[in-house]
Amino acid sequence: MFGRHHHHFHGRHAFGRGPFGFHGHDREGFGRGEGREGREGFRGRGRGGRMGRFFEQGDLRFVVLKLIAEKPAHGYELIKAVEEAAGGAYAPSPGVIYPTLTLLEDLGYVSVSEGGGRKLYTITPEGEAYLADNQPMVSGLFDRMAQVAAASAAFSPQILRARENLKTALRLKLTAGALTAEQVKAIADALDAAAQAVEQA
DNA sequence: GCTCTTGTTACACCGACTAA
DNA sequence: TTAGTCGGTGTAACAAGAGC
Repeated sequence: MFGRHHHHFHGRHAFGRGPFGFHGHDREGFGRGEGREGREGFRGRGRGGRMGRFFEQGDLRFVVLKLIAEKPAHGYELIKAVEEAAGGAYAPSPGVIYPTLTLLEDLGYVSVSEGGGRKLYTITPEGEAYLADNQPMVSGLFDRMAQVAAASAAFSPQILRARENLKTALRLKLTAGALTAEQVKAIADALDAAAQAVEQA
């Protein structure tokens, strides 16, 4: 029943290791509905770009636990709740959320009730005590997410649209077939020019 | 029957750690 | 210092159930 992720969590239970880097993925293929469209053109698995980690190691469990404490929820709801808390700048993937929930259950911090084919996670007294013990850290995490949410709100729809246009055009060009040396140079020059223009804006 | 939602798993990538 | 290993995190794929 337990997959590799579960094993990982029990393998090295180190807290606070690893880098902290902002991460905001583009949510391609995140939701099931979107995923069916978003996967077009993709072959293979795990090809998504990784730009760093939003949470430090072990931080996500505090966020999840806090959200469950506020309102019992199932996995998908928690993904959306985290995304909302981060202003859409970050949304944990299912491959992160479910092992985390399993870990919290194993630790006795949440209890699970099955109903309608879903698992509803509810915080336990142990979980509440754990949250209380780590209150400063939890507050800090939510403050940080609020900052990220505020920062992401600064991106105008115009910029986001233009960025998506660029990505789409580039992808179509690169997947259309082998490019000539001239085409490669022209594309590279255009990208360099755009980068310079952005820097000077 | 189709679509959407939810849960799970496989696999790839990245960074930290560790031994040589 | 460097290469190998390990663990965490990400996306993609898939299955099952619910609602239409």
